[in-house]
Amino acid sequence: MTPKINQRKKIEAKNTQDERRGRGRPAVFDRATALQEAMKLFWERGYEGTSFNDLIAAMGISASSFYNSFGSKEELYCEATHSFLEWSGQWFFAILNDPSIDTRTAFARLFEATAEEFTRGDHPLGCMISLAGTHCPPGMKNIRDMMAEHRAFSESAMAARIRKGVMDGDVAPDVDCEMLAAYYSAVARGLAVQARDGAAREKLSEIGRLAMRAWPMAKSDVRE
Amino acid sequence: MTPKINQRKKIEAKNTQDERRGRGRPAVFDRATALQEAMKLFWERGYEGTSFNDLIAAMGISASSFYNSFGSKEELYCEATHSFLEWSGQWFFAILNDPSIDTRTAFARLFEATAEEFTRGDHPLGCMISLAGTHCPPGMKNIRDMMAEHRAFSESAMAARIRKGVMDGDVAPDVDCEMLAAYYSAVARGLAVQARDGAAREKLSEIGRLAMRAWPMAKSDVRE
DNA sequence: GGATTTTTGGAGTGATGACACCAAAAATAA
DNA sequence: TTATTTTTGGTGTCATCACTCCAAAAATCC
Repeated sequence: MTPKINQRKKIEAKNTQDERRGRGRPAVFDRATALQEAMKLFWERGYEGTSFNDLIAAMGISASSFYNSFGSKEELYCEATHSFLEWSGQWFFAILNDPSIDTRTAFARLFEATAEEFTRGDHPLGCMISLAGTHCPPGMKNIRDMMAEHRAFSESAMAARIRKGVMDGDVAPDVDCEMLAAYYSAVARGLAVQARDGAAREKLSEIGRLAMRAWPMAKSDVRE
Repeated sequence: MTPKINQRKKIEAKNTQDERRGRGRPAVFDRATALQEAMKLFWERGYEGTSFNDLIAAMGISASSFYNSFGSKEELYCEATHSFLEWSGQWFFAILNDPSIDTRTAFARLFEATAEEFTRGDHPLGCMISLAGTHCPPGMKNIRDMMAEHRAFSESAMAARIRKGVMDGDVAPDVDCEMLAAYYSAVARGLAVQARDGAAREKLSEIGRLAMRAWPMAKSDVRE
């Protein structure tokens, strides 16, 4: 957990792959692919549940390559997390910020997409962030905090979208945007648990549809 | 993980405390209290995150007492889980089966109680079941399955309550009871994540209130 | 008090975890 | 080719984990 010596050396070695100094043997394995494999393992088993040996086996590299390229298990976990976020953020923000749909539709589509993404066969079920770090010993507080921050980030992105809806006029002005975002965030976490427990895609979709029934009446709906 | 010999001996020793044979030294520590302490630790840190040494320290017993009284870490976890369920099942089923309130009110009160129970100071935040065993290595599949079963159980209890509501006439007859239960189950899991991340009691309450807005129109509401 | 039965402290076990290090191999620039 | 730089396999290390065992202590019943 606590790096001792050679910290400088590791960092240098790690950066080397990006900014090669023109000499020396280049990497034999594909760093991005190895990272993807590590991500899937962490996603499936969590941080604690994934051992060093599991990782290097799945990544197809040796212990020293691991050490040279990724620094430590914890650093790799951070990288894998960011890799996941970059990937899931694509569909998440594409839908959330789609200018061609109103706020309510955006959230409805978000849950449709969530149901699909949480039950795909080409990667573990559910979400890598939603349930991570919720149980952890005192020594792993930094990981717990990191994951809580990621969760808070997506919740605040939802809140921002709802606030935009209020400005655009497609969300009632008296709506508590943060609270509505908290609610939909909670539903999304719940979907992650359901997915983990093997719920079918259609079940997740329907839960999302039910969750949308809590959407506040728009000003126009009230008037008409 | 795999007990080898002396299995018989352990079981006998374990039962001894309940059905004493009239001779020999009785237990020095309070088994129920020790179990409570173990429960809180598991609840806070999860199965993997709680070490043998953490356990015996918190329980105030020696390794051999642990071994004699509880068999193994896994058996203790099962016991702690059942202890939790017995305890949380009290308020859960008291509200769910309260004959003096209709179905919708029962669920609303369930979320009120959930918000309160998930944010109490005298035990860890959230729920011991909701998020447990969602990440685990292959060797812990039995624990994963056990927790998934517990989650499915509470979901089916909710479904049964809604079905009763349909029979009683306070829930619209065309409601998909299992799906509605799945939705509220998901919300409850989401509340557990929010609680873990430090959400205030009032925030959880409000999320529950929002979730109740998805409740299906009763027949009478539609008619009038 | 003595015999019996169980608990307890304390030391030990094999397995696994997460690194850490080094000498040899490999690939590039010159 | 040679010098240089980096990767890699293999081995070692230290801690922790979940148990395991045994002899001594303690509390009961007769």
